[in-house]
Amino acid sequence: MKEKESGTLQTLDRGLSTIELVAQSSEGLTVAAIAKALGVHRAIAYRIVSTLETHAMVTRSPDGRVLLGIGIPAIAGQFMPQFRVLAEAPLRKLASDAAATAFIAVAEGDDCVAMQVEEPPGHLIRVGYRVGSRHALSQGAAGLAILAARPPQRDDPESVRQARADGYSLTQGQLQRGAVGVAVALGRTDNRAGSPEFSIGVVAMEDLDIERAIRCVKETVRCLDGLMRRA
Amino acid sequence: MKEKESGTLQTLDRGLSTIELVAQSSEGLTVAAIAKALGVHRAIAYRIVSTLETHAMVTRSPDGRVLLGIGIPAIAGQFMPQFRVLAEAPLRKLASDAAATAFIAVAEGDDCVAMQVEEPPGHLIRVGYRVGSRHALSQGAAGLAILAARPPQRDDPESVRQARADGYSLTQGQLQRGAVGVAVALGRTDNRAGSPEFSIGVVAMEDLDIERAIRCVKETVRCLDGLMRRA
DNA sequence: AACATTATGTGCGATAATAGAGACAGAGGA
DNA sequence: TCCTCTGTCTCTATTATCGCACATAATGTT
Repeated sequence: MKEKESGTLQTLDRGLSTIELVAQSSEGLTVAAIAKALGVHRAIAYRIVSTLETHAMVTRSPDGRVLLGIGIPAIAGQFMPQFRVLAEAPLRKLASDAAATAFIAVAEGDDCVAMQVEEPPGHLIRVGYRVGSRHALSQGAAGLAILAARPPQRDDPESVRQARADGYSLTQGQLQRGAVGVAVALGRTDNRAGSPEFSIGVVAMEDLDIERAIRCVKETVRCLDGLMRRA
Repeated sequence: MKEKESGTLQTLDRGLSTIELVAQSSEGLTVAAIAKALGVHRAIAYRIVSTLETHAMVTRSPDGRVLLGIGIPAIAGQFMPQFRVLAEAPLRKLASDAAATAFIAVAEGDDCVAMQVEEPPGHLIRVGYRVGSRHALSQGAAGLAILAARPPQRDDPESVRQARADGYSLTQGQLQRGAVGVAVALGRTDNRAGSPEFSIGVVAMEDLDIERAIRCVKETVRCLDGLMRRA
């Protein structure tokens, strides 16, 4: 049946599974449905839901269905700052290795926002990329990488198709004259709706060693994916 | 000690507390610190963290500290759609009671975005408010209500101070000529960084019964707060 | 309307999972 | 070197969990 991993707690495991189940349902689940999905007795599901409720991880709609609670976004709001901490070292390494300004960008609506930037040491002239700056997803390597990571659309522009085929996006002068950008999307393929879409990459002047940069960026993606995965 | 609520699961409770602890820490916690905070043996904390890890609720940084994992935002992405479901009925009631277009708006950066709109039944002429439309937080009742709910700032404009003092925001013609808007912020005072900021309100033509609208909006806020709370 | 049927929520013992403690090996740090 | 901290393992008493059964509410059917 279930290969129960050693050293894990059954009750907590079920509780977390419940949160995931509720999250995946679009309109909430009844307690009975949760019990069935978990393969446990209804009474157990009630206790699980009660406990989740006291932590505001779920709420119950007036008709009894279980929905995600306000505690979820409250916790999620802290994810980004912590992700920064985790990403700082690899990003700094990337900047150093590729000798270029390294960044992590995140999709926000139809925009692409620079979330974190590390500049390479020892270069007096460097390409700036301000944290918080936004531009259209369809412009610049960072946004293209994110678009390319999404499932193919009928009306994808050539630049997105290209990036998808290559496994990286490469733009020259799209956001700034004389700047070259390389980026790769970060994150899993199981892109359930709503999970944030990141890309990671570098920008530099035209003297960027592109081959090397691509290698470095991909390496960093592997590294960060590994840090997040560890499942 | 702790008033242990009956019908809740200790193990799950501790696991959720652990998530909250980790979320509140800015740079992650060691397992030992978690154990101490929970008042349990280290071995227990390890088991809890292991279980959370298998669900990607937390990750471990290379130096061993526990950070929020990628599973958190993945789940959080589903919060908004579910919140809509929950809010639909009260919002519809608000539109009907106040005889005006009711909305829920959410802060996104410095913008205010209309998240959900319900129009009153039986009115041929009504003020439209498109879902997804954005404007500055500082403009319009919806945004002002959110700003007023934040801790007071030195440079708050008069409109924000006014709204904070009144307990609601009221604007006339700010976003559209001849339109009147009333809004109240939704949500708790314990506004831990990162939790989304909502406001709820109505817009109508100048013939709006403002007193009545304020009452209806506040009533709806109480209703929704109750739906989310249930802690 | 009265009934049948299904769903929801809550006590109560038997059982099995967890708590808790101690011990141990390895990795750094002082 | 010693000391501290981490991560893992084993073991048993405890107690929290499980599943059953009952009470209640909501629904649908004749």
